[in-house]
Amino acid sequence: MELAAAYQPGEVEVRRYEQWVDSGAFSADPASDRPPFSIVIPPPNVTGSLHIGHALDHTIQDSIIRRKRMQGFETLWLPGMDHAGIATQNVVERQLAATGTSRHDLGREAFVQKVWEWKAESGGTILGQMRRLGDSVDWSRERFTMDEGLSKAVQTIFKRLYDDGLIYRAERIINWCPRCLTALSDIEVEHSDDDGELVSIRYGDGDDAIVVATTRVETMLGDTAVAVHPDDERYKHLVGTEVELPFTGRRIPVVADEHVDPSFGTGAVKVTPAHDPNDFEIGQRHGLPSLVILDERGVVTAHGPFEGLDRFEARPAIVAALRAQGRIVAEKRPYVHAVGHCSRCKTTVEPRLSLQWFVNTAPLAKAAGDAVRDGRVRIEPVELAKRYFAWVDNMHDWCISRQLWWGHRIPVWYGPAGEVVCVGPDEQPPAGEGWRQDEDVLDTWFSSALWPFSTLGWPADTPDLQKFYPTGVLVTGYDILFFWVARMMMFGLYAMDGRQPFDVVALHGMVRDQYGKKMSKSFGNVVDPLDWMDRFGADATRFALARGSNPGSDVAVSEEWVQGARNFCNKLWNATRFALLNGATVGSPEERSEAQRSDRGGSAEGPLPTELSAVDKWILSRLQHTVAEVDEYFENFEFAKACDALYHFAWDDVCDWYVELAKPVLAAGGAGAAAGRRVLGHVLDQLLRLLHPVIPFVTDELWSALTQQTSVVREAWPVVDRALVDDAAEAELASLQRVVTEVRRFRADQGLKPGQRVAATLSGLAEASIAAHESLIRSLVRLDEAADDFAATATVTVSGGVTVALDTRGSIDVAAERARLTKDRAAAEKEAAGCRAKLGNEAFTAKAPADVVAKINDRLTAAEAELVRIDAALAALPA
RNA sequence: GGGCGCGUAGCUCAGUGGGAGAGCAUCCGCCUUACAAGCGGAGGGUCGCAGGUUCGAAACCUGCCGCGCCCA
Repeated sequence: MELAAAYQPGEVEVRRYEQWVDSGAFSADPASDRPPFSIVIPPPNVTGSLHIGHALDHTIQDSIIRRKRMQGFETLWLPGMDHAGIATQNVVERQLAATGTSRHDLGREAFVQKVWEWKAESGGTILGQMRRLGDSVDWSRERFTMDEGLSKAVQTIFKRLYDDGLIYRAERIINWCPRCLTALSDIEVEHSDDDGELVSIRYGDGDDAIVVATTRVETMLGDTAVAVHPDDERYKHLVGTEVELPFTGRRIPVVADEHVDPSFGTGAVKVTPAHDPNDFEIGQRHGLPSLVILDERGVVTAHGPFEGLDRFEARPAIVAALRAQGRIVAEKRPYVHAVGHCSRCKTTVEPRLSLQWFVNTAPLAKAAGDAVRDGRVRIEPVELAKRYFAWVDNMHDWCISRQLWWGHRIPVWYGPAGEVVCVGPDEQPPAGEGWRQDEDVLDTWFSSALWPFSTLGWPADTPDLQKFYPTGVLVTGYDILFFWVARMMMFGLYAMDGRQPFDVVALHGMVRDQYGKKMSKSFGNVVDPLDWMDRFGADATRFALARGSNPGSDVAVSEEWVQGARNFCNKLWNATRFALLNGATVGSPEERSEAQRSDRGGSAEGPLPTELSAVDKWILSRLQHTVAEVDEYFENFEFAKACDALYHFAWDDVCDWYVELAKPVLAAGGAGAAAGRRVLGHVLDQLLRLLHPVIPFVTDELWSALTQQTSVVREAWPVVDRALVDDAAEAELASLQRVVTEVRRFRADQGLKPGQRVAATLSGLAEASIAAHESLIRSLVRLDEAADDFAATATVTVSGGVTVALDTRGSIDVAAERARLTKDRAAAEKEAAGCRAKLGNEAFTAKAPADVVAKINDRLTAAEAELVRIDAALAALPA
């Protein structure tokens, strides 16, 4: 098969992906007797499209699952999306607003219908983009959190938790977004240090006056107490008295509470139980009333002069009014303090007293922490487990109700006489006059928390669930350890009788730009993976990301990185092209069919020749090291290292050395050439297999061309063959490389043109065990045999005892030669001096381990030999 | 305010007690029959700073400086 001169990804990618899917290569079979290995995809938002973070996350998952598939596991990578309650509702509401209508005009049922229509029409763009990336997911098992089955799972677990007393309804301070008009959970609030103001206000007059400091002046309208620390001598006499609240005429008590910080402001704080979580607790302890003075949009509802003002308008208005009354004691502006924002729309969150549904997380979080503590679930990298524990061990109850229409409606009905009935999935809701269902829907993460088993058919005990639960690994960014991972742990352990949802959590970082900066639209440094795939190919995009991904660390990528990855793909392409042009083979058809019957998992490869050259032995030995190394890196999720090892093996060992060394052998023909063709075929076969999980398209195309087989997708993953590890061959080649490199240095320093042939004699090859390779060396560095008129004008000596005498046919650049030798001498001298210093140190020889001392001794011997060699060469130089 | 992490070549990052590395970028020479998306060669680092532990520290400990993230 002829290959084009350069790799063109576009056509190959489309064709290969279709072929993979059509052949059922990604389909999982629960009836298989292979051991299972499954991954559920972190479900992207139905509104979303593929961004660079997905590309990284998917590349890692695909690399893992493709390797497991090659290792003979029955693999399942299950795709799907979540309904993204707030985000999706926002999108459709914006569409409605553009046409001058609103969800309230439409009504709930019609609005939800609209969302479904939008989902069908333009939702799930990302699924097509996943195909471009090459995701080897089982499309027949695609799920959506709002599907009938998953909705049933949601209702089932809600009912179960409710019946166990782990879900309850209560009036609490929750985070409220006045723009989205819904409650948020704690982790949907982002805190930032913002410029605000700290205002000290005098309540009361005369001896009974007390000054409180606050950043939220406007909530004073809802104050129901002033609190001081019980030990604060400044205020002891006031505890138990009352002060009059400005504007309202209400008299509020001064209470003593341990939680007041005497060092903050004046040591006295206003207490607004309905609009501050700490104040709410103080209110609970002292039996204070809670007055809600802001409506759902953050507009003042308290009767009086400020009614109808937005909270941010009310603040300066109230400050001004207080100032007019002479009640402003101090003002500090700007005063930097932490402010919560809605993670969806960035609106300042309003703590708000309201009636919501909560999950009592204490027992669930305990189990989630224990599963990691006792080793049933491994978090990679292990350092991030600390963060996980910090979260699960201090978890607050989870507010799960959302005042939205798009989502799973809370399955609770209220009766005319105040009855509350939680309805299970197979039960009929109570009918009749006066019964109504709770208006709210559940937090999207509530359904996402069920993902590892709801997608496999739970609550039914399906073959998929039996075969593929628990999943093998969960791959996601460390940023959603709390949002999602901890919650899956809680619900998985609870619903599946203590069986964890996954054995390993492999966390990766965020993708950053070439300077390590966070990508952001406002900064203009966001890269679009689709653009990269268009220009450089999916494989290059994947390789660039994987090659930068160390466990738990952020990945900095630039266009240059992707170019480098593209160049690498092209290098592989051309190496294979060279191999095919030179008759590389994976064995005769007879040998191959024999091999496929063998117990090596159908290797599709015939046996290797028994007679191998040192060069062949060397590359095969290097291959074994690479296989071992790459395997270990994959097991530890060290994709950067796995990619780097493969990159260097492919480029340095195979392309730069093996192929160059093989050229004269292949050209010479005969048995050596036949063996070389076979070894080259084998090495490429193995290399393409090793690279296939990360760069599936180009490797599959090349492997097919090389082997005349359909696809490498389900071919066996390489294993180390200890019999092929050959230290002697490696030493021999290292020696050969030293000679070649030294002569090349000499040539470059002397300004000899690369193509210029030079007559030379080589001596000492036998002592260096490379006598057999003289002609190879000559061909690599373009040295001709010495003719009768040979007259050496320069000598290159190499550590190991090889000497190359060259006739440069003219004057040599003595200065350049001296410069090179002097530099080498300085390096050798530095090495020798360092070794001598250590060995001369009695403390070192007495206390350092014997093997270390011996090693330093060896290094000194070698360095001194170098000095002798270089000094001789320098002395031989013309003056 | 509490916690975690980072600081190594121009950039991005490996290296965690015993020879300072990689990729890209830079410089020099080359279109050499697989590949110019390439080949050969070279330069470049007080391992943030200061102490300490050790025979030995980029690595371990302490402090400081700078940066980042998470939580409140």
